[in-house]
Amino acid sequence: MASVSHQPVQGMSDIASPDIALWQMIEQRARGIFARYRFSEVRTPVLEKLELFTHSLGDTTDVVTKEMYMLEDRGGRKLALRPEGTAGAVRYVASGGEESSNARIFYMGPMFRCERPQAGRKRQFHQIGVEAVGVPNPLADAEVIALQVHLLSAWGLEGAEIRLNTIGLPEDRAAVVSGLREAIRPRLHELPEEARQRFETNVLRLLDSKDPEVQKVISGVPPVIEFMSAASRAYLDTVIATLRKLEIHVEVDASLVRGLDYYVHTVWEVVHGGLGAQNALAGGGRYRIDVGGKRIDGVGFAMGVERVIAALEATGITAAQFAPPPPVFIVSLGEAALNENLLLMQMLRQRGVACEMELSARKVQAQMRRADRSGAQRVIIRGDSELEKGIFVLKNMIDGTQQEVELPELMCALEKS
RNA sequence: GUGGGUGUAGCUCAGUUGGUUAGAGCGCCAGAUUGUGAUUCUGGAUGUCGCGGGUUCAAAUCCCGUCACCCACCCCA
Repeated sequence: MASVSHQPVQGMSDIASPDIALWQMIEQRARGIFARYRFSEVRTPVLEKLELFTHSLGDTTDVVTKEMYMLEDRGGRKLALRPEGTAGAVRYVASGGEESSNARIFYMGPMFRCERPQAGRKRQFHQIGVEAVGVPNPLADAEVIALQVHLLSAWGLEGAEIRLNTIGLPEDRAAVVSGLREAIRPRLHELPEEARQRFETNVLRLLDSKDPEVQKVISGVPPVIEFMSAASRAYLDTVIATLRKLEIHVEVDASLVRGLDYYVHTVWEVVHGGLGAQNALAGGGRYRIDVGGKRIDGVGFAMGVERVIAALEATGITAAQFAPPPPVFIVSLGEAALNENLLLMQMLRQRGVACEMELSARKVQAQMRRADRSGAQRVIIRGDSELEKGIFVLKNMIDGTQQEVELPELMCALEKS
């Protein structure tokens, strides 16, 4: 049989020890915070009907047109691997009847986008997200942002900054687009060709362009909020005022735009300096999605776990700090002791002690070396003479001392540590 | 999708204008120490030179293709 490549597919990778310790810390602390804010977990399928995403994210967005993994199943049904979590979560909420009108849910899991990989961008990546469903209420937006800040601090992440803006309601859109076009038109000739096309297709996207030529023109344009209705402006003002009351610092950024069509009112992203070109570690906002004949209003965010990890590592936090506690290692001398120690290990494990041993009668030296490498701070040594006397040698690997103990004493020493 | 860089031992990497048997450090295994690790000394094993094809008397080295990784554009978490 021909050998098969051991490489995973492009842009996807195995996540395992020792890195996994950081993932587990992040997920575990997130669950703790979510419980305090009264959000409950939902695990939606990774595979959804294609139209769920084309309808909710927008069928002209880049995520849908260029980045989605699409496939047909054996019955010819058009499906897609989820590129984000909100659509599936909202579909779940829409299926849930009246009590779901105030659903507060969170999710964590893999998402898929078929883009060219680079720093902070994998084809399978992982998000932790929350959705608070309910009619637009600026206090809800502020609460969700507070939750996000709480998460960042629970993880010990320093140096993150929140940028906030509003994109108004769909009713504001026409005024915003024409207002922006009017403001830019006199300097249209200064823009590169590509940007001039975007002027026609999606002016809003010009606002967050990285092109310095474009930025020069954009810097002279009034903030989008100036073109919005009084109500939309008031909504943003209330969000900002509430955050101030909660002592949450945000940077209001008039150039912030989101790439998905479902956003209304408040949008924000969390950026971090330690990340390279993909410097957003989370994105969020209020949305309005029609699914299954229902209109779902909500506010939520998604955090990119890989990016959170990159930011943590940039600030000096490593997986090693969250490595599992050291085990007890059992060294056996001779076949008889090997078999007895198997029983001992089983008993220790049942009493909650993490332990491991060499499962063959290797030389003591080799077993001690392995014990050292396992990180064990205590080693139990038992051979024929110990078996005869009914005792155990308990060695402290840190100071090298050892003592002979009987079973009750041994259990006592190991269980309390 | 576009562009730049990289792929040699488990890991980090060296490898001359193409030249004979492909190297180092770390790690691993063993011995010194027939019942004691992390230190030291001695010895040992590493390998489809990413994969496939081509040029050549001769390819890790040059050419083409391909796969993957890194970085940026684009986009986004």
